[in-house]
Amino acid sequence: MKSVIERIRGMADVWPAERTFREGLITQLQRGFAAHGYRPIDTPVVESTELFLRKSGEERAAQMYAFDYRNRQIALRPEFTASVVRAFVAEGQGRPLPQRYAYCGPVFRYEKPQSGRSRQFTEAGVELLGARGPAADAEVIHLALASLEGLGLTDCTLRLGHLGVVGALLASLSLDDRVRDWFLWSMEQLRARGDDGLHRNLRDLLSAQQGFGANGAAATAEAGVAAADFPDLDGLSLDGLTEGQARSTVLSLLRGAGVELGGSNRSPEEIVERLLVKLRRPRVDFDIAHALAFLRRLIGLHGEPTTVLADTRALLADYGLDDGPVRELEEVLTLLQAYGHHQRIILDLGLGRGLHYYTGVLFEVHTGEVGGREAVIQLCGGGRYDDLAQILGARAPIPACGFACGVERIAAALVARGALVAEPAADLFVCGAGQVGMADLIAVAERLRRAGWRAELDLRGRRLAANLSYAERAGIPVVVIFGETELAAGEIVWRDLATRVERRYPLDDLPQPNSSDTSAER
RNA sequence: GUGCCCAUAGCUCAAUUGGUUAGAGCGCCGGUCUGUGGAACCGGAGGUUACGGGUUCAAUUCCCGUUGGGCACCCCA
Repeated sequence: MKSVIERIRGMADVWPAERTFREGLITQLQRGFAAHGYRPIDTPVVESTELFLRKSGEERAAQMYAFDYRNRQIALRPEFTASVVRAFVAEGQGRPLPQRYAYCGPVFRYEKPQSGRSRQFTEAGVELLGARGPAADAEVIHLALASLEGLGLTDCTLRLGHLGVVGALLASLSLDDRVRDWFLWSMEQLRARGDDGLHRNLRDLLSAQQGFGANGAAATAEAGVAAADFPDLDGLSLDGLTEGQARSTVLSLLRGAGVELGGSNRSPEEIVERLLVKLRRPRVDFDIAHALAFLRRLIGLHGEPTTVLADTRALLADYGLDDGPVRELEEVLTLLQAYGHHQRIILDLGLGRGLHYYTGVLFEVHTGEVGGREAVIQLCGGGRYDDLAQILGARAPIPACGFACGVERIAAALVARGALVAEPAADLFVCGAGQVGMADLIAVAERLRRAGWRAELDLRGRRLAANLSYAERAGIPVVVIFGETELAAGEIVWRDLATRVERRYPLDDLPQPNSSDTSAER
């Protein structure tokens, strides 16, 4: 035997039992989507790499299956949202709003495989284009929760956040729109690693940039900019940097934040120029310190909704900011109650979700208790992305939100809760006995199939005993025997393997699926 | 991207601490049994010991690399 060709790392073969189980699961999800007016859409598995770079986080960009093919930059889709919005921009802009789309299919992310994570997995989800406000957000969140509930996953936890809080602050600081992304990213860093993590990250950036410029005349000057000279982020300043250093510092920060500089109609040089002008204004140091202090408080706001809402309102009041996001969250919570949801809900204003296209309400759904001992798996994620359509070329702003869930993870959660994954088997096994030709057997099998049965035909010409044994082991409940006697009489023998009862039926009057005189009903 | 564990027949595991031709159970296929299945008995197929190097008279066994699998971190569905 030749050496075996191995499966590509992170990819999975899905065997019939699992495959059938998933199919049922997906059908049920799609039925729920359809019940709310979401119609199925398919988009290509491959897209222009740029589609996913325009507004994705650094993390996402790094884990993309992207390659050059005949001078084109191609990527396997890492998600559906950008593709659906691209399709909408291309052909859907004339249609009545809102547009509701549902999708399901494989996506690809180059991550390290482990339990609940492979490099190809199946996302099912919806996008709601052209509707803003809590009612739209609540509909999408409801769909996520109801989908899981309908499948029997009732012990989920909803984690709900809102990027508008940090957005309100940033707007008040009159910083460039593009700096916003860097702060959102900082929020994630702060939340994940605390101040230390953020400082370390900044030092990494600065020292990496030192190595970068080490070949020019500026290298000696840069040697003075040791990482240790930036002990505190609040002291971030461009003072004492040469023009070139300042320029590359800003570039590094932006790139670190995953900001795509090529996606605008301004050149990277122009963008950096504008940023430098703003950063050099005397207020800027103060603004950044201000913003980071705000962020530190913000990421502390997570937990039980009523408490967190009050605390958030207080924070906004302290900074003289509008409490619009809090009112939205309140309304969303009210509407979720109207939908009849009673899942555990945690508000988390520090939620950032890596993807940089979110703009408002955003959420995740996890199994089990968050913070409890049980391993918590994220099943769904989504939120509001009001800017994406225009970033992808829509001629008007299109408010939008959506969510996606991981089919494999849901299946695993169901199995962990005792769901049965049954081996799919045919209803009938058709075999001969004695001297009966294959043509006659085929005729019988085809008659049974036309009657609605899933019938498997004996192709090995085995002994009857061997065939009975095979059907038994394959999980086929009934064996139809067509031998010389039956050929002469124009009937079949219908043998129920479980009860060992045999009945005879004329070929002209075969049993129907779901009729009460057979024991092999579906 | 970082760290840890693992790899012998389809499956579960052996192989006397480096020593003949790598074995067993289960499973699969066939026969005993040319029209009746969960049994028994008999036989058969199936391995470049994941792959590639190295050490050695000799490697499944020791070392390195690669690939694949598992787990945690990071991040996410």
